[in-house]
Amino acid sequence: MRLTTKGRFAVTAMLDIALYEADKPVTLAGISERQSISLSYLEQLFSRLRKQGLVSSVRGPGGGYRIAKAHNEISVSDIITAVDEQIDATQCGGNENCHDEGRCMTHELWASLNNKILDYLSGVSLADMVDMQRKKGAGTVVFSPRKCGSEATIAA
Amino acid sequence: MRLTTKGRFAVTAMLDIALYEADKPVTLAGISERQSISLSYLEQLFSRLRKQGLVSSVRGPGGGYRIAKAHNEISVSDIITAVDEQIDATQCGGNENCHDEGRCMTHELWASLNNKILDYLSGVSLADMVDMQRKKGAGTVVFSPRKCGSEATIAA
DNA sequence: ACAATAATTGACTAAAACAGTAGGTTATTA
DNA sequence: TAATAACCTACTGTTTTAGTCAATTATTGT
Repeated sequence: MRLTTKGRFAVTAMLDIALYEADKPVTLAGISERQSISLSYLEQLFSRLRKQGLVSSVRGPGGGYRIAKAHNEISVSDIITAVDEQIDATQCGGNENCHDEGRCMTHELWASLNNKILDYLSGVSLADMVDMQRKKGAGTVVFSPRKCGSEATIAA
Repeated sequence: MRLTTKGRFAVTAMLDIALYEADKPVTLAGISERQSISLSYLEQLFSRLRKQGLVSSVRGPGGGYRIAKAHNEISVSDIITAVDEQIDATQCGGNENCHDEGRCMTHELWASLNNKILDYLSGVSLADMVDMQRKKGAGTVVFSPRKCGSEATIAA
């Protein structure tokens, strides 16, 4: 799997919908304003999220996006893998040094790390995040995805 | 923290030294050949590794690099943070939405994930990796860092 | 019917990071 | 003194990131 700010944006946007959708669906323009994410960039992200069945869309005035599943059935890893497609395909492709019996030894390290990350992120659901936010938010829902927290890019 | 193929290369190279150093230090040219990593690229990586005190160098003929500490005192996360400098500095810098009381809520998610990753990687030492490799290697030490295993890039 | 709204699509772009090259300088040894 | 090998700086091509821009399609209220 693969996670950058793209994934963070997607998670933040999904959380925004989960918090703000009630009677009406949530517009990308609204998310864009609240979360300071470019509208066009959101459009790209939601194209993927919709194709993966994580959100449903309603066109026209009063339209917008809704979360398509129960909040506890969508994990953070679902969201991330939806927007950050794996180019994972090249499993030791074209490399004669890494075959069945002689697997590169770092292989196991990274594979193992990858599982750890997946385990963690698939254990956190949208419902969990909504709960967390509601509990501490106390009225003021303030979060922004950019330049917040330590940057990291892990390849495993 | 931040981990890409650069980090993988560094870990692989360090492991190569750990496996091959005996009486003489290990040359970058040797690592380059065995692990198919560009010599100049290795030079860049080892400049960092040396400055962080993970390896010591010997110049001139018969020279090369040695691991500067006990193998069980160097963790994978040490190696990775040595070569992949954090641009982490901008902790919510210049963003009025993310302050002390109103920390962005995804913040905690990513911070938490980051800790999970760090925990894991700091728990694996160079000695562990040498052991693993010696046990299964059975004579043929074959590993290569590139195109081996699933690609992933995680930012937390 | 018509204008406003909002999703949907596709192509294009500046900046950064990644991975690597090239060419040189300095210290050490045989 | 010649070979070795670390050390250093600058440059380069490719990919990814994080957008922008412009157009189209569907829906709703008037």
